[in-house]
Formats: sequence, structure tokens, C-alpha cells
Amino acid sequence: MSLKYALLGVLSMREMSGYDIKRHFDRAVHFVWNASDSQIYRELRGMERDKLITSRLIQQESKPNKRLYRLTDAGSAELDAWLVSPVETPYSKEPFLLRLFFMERLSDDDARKLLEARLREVESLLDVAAERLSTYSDVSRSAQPERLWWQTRLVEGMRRTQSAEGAWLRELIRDLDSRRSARAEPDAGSGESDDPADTP
Amino acid sequence: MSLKYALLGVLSMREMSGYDIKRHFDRAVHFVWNASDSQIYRELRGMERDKLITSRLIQQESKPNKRLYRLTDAGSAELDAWLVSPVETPYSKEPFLLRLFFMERLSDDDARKLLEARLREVESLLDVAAERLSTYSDVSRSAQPERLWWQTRLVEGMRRTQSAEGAWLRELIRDLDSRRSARAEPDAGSGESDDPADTP
DNA sequence: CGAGACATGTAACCTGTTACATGATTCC
DNA sequence: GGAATCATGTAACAGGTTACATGTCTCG
Repeated sequence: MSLKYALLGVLSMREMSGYDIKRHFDRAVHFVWNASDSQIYRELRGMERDKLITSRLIQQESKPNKRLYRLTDAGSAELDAWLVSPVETPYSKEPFLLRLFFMERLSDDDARKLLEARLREVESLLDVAAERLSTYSDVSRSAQPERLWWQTRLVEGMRRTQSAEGAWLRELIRDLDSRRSARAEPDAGSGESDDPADTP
Repeated sequence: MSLKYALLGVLSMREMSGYDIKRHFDRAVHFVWNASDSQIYRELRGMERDKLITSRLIQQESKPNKRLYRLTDAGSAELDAWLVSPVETPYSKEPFLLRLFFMERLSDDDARKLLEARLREVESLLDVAAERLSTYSDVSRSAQPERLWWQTRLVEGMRRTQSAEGAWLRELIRDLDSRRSARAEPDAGSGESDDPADTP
């Protein structure tokens, strides 16, 4: 249901076509939200039907015609109402964490490879965040000062949590290695039993 | 597509009914994955059709009958293949972060309320994680030592990233307050312009 | 007597992904 | 000549949510 609000949000900045929105998503909004172009076009039509946005057709020569959307008053009100509505419980569906949960099935070697791959992903996200922050600070220096305050803070927050994940992954890899050494020792019994980890 | 693997994962631990799985999800797997009961039942039937699991019907008196599922060899192989498959790019759709992106539309007062609500959510998740860790350490002390190694590490990782988010939120609230004071000052022009933050 | 555990499902709907279709212009 | 940009869509499918239906037993 949030794509709707993402669209209201970007349209609150300026009038845009579906294509413009997709580009803006890919560039600026990408790390907090994204959607395929077909989904964007479909949603825009639905929102126009619901009177949250209106559109006007722009005739162009040497380029395909396009349809520019902007917020109606109802759309603007809907966006503001959403912004102050109660926060959702942040319960994530992270495929990587799900894997970790069942990682005991894997050899330490395979597990290590996976952790390293994830670490590389996290580090590349950190690079993207750093890039974004430097773009923001350029903009703020040159033109308006107060603008992009929230965007800057947001990216800074993502940098921090990604950083924490990276540190955790590095420790985990290290501990996995030392466990691997300790594993050359005897093997105590590992019996069958009902899972006591099931307790809430 | 990951629900399938979550189901294969829990069934790899022991034979379970749809109902058992739902309960196990709510308790132990909850913070990495969850699903509604109707989705679980539907998916189980599909997986049985695909020969990843088999089931047997258990007649019960004084309780409804139930259907217990367990992995086939094919299911077990599918799970292992998934566990070592390339990691997905962790690009998140976090409604809260999306809100932050458009927060300039809100008064500082409203924004502050939102940040505080999120902080409370994060803190309650930290409590859940702490609880989970103490359960795990009880189990490890009493019975098998090596068991739950990955689960423990996983929860520890979530604790860390949640912690980082909490720290960031607290700073953000503090800075918002000091910005609020500085706002009692004059107001420089904020004109219309094409968005330079659009640069990739 | 009502609430909650146990147990499984159907139906409708919304959201998201992928593949395909079209076609001019511009840049290398 | 081929790729990228501009521009909008359809169709089919997969994944996920919500509401509803059914019925027994147990515990407070």
C-alpha cells in the first residue's frame, strides 16, 4: 500500500510523468523504495480514478507524447494524513537472515562464503550512501541551506545501521574461523529432543 | 518466493502440521519471517504437489484431525541449494524511511512525535531480542553446547543494528530540538528550481 | 458462559514481477 | 548499424493480506 504514498510524495515536489517518476525513483528514492515501471503506470491510473491526482496530456514532436500528473487537494491531504499516522511495527522479511537461521545445515566453509558475499553487498551499499551524502552536501553548500535536511539524516541513519551490520559480519566470520579450529576436537553426543528453543 | 524455503527450513527440524508451523513462526522465526495461516496452508499443498514434502493424516479424538508434513529428499536438496545460492541485494522497502524522505512537509513538532514513536518500537524490539538471547543461553547451558550457535549470532546481529538505529534516532531528536530553537531566526528565500538532488 | 487453544481451509483482493509490444530520436 | 533515451502500456502470474467458515475441548 506504500507505493501510493511514495507516488504522492514525489508528485508533491513537482508535476511529473510516469517516466519521470521511475527515473527519480531509480536515482534518489531508490534505497528506501522502488517499483517497476508497469507498476507505477498502473498505480497512477488508479490514483487518478480515485481523484488523488489529475493529469494533462503533453503533445510532443520528436518525442512520444506524455502525461503529466500532479496532486489534487485530496491527494495532498492523503499524503499528510499518512505522514502522521501511527508507525508500523518494523518486522522485516530479510531473506538473508532467514538463511542464517538454518545455517547449521551448511559446512562452515559454505557458511563463510555466504557471510563474505553479504559483507561485500553491505560494503557496496555503504559506498552508495557515501556518494549520496556528498551529492547532498554539494547541493546544500551551493544553494539553499535547510533543504535536504531530512534526506541527509536518512542516509546518515542507513549508513550507521549498515555499518553496524558490517562490523557484526566481520566478527562473525572471525569467530567462525576460530570455531573451525576448535572443531578438530572430539564430538560429544547430539541427540534427538523436542525443541526447547520454541519457548516464546 | 522465500516462504517456501522458510517452510522447508522448519520442516527440516522436525515433522510438523500447518498449525505447528504457524506457532513456530510466531515464536521463534517471527523476527526474520512470518506468514498468515492461510498462506502457510496454501503453500504446503503446493509444495506437496511439487513433491518437496509428503504428509500423513493423523486421526485425533477430542481434537481436530491434523496433517503432518515432512521433507522428501528432493525438498531437502532444494533447501540446501537455496542456502548456498547467491545472496540477494538487500534493498529494503521500509515504510518508515519512506516517510522520513518526505518529512519536510511536516511541522517539527509532528516529526518529533513520529521519531519518538519509532524509537519506542525499536526499543521494544531490543527487549524481544534480549529475551530471545536469554532463552538461547539457558538452552545451551543445560543441554547441547553447539546448538543454536547461528540463531544466537543472528539475534545478536539484529540487536546491534537495532541499537545503531536507536542511537541515530536519539541524536536526530536532539538535533531536531536544537534546530527548532535556531528557527526562531529570520527566513532566507526558498525559491522554485529544478531539483539538483536528482543527480545519481 | 465466554475465551482461547487446536486445526484446516476458501474466496476475494491487492501488490509486485516479468515478459512483451511499439516506435521515434540521438549518440557513438 | 546498434544501443540508449524517451514514453506508455497489456497480460499473465506469483506472492501476500484479510475476511469468513467450521467445530470441539478445556479452563477460568
